[in-house]
Amino acid sequence: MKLVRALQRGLQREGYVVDLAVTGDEALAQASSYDYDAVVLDVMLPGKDGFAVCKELRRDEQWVPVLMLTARDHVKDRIRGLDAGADDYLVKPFDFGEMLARLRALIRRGPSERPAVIEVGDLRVDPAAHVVTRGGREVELTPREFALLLFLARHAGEVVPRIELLEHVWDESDEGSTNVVDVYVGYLRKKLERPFRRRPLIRTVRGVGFMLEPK
Amino acid sequence: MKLVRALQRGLQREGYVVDLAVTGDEALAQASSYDYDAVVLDVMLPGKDGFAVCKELRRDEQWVPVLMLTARDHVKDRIRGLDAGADDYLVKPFDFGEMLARLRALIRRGPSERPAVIEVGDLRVDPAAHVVTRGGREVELTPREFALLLFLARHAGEVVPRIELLEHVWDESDEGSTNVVDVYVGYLRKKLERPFRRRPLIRTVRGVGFMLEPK
DNA sequence: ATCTTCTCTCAGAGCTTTCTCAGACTGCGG
DNA sequence: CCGCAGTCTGAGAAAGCTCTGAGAGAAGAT
Repeated sequence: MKLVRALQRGLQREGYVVDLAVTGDEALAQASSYDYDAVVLDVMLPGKDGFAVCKELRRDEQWVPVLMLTARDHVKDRIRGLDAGADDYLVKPFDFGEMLARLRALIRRGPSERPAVIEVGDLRVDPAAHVVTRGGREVELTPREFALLLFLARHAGEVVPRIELLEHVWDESDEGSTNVVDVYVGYLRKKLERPFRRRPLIRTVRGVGFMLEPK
Repeated sequence: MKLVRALQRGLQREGYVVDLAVTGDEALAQASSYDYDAVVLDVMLPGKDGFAVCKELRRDEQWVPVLMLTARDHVKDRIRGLDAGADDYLVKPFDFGEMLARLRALIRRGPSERPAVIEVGDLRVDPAAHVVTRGGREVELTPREFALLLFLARHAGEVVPRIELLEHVWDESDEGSTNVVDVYVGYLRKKLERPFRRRPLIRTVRGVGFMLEPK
């Protein structure tokens, strides 16, 4: 409650017009009755929690960008959020400047006519069912693999820098001294490319990151 | 009686047209003779209680959204309500604003053409009769098992996170330190899979939750 | 009161997932 | 063509997750 007021003031100072909702149902009612540029959604909400709110928004075909605030830093929460249809994430406590940056990015991207299921070429990623298929054949992924693929799929055709993957899929901000991303891209390739022997799915962009090939 | 008048006045102030019923039978008669947008149903009713009313409505194929008001916040009541076919819940005493929000949500969703009986592949779940069959053979479930199966069946094809099951079937919000869900999924499997030796019915999605296989 | 049924906890076995590390490999600038 | 930074890969340790059987306690039936 204190946080939400602080956020409101901060955002207003930045020139945003901000409406507040205190419960999940309130949020839902407001979000569906007015055309917002973006929604900042705390997962900890009395009544319906943030996940439920987001899910329902998406079910109602509302594609307003959603930035989720979560206290816990668990893969589980992150996946739940992504499944629910959130666009981005922030783990409390966070830096206000960072939030602004992400919000700007989301608003710039605008509401995407995003179907619940993402299709890229013969690849299908279904967040709700948590199922991935290629050419109709189901591929089993671990939670982390799934989160990574989902993120790449949502940015298909864009090069996603390693650091961004670390931040969004792993919640780490220091790039140094880990090559998890590489390892997991390797896993994805092993499961999604080798058995299919097709044109590579994930392209390495040397010095930058990775890109899911569009189409 | 005082409550019901207050509600009527409040709702009217919001622009709703409100009809009142004081007994269960009255409610039933009115609900089936006129096409309401929603029904607010107190479980404590002279004559037929709210559960019975709701059940009968559903048996008559009336899918008007039902918001239940219950004084007690017991798992039992919640399960009974879900069994009876209520769409949402409110525990007394409640905030009028919250009720409005929920009502709005229900009305927005509209009367769901929800069949009283849910069929998923060769599985049939009949909430009204509280009967489960697979391939025509009846399977006996305990109340809790039934509630769990029903919830999964209503979300067939979607992964339902463990925590969501805890919240909706058990009324718990802290995931830590219990594995009831797992145990009960085990029970369901023992009763619904082993004797039938078919393709598994409930899939485990590691790190997330469970999913009832669609079709 | 006794018996049965139901719910839930607990703890251990077995398996999966995650991540690090080290060495092999690769593409690019010189 | 060489060297180097960047990338890939397999092995393996540690942590984590899921399942299961046993059993305690509560609720309900007889």
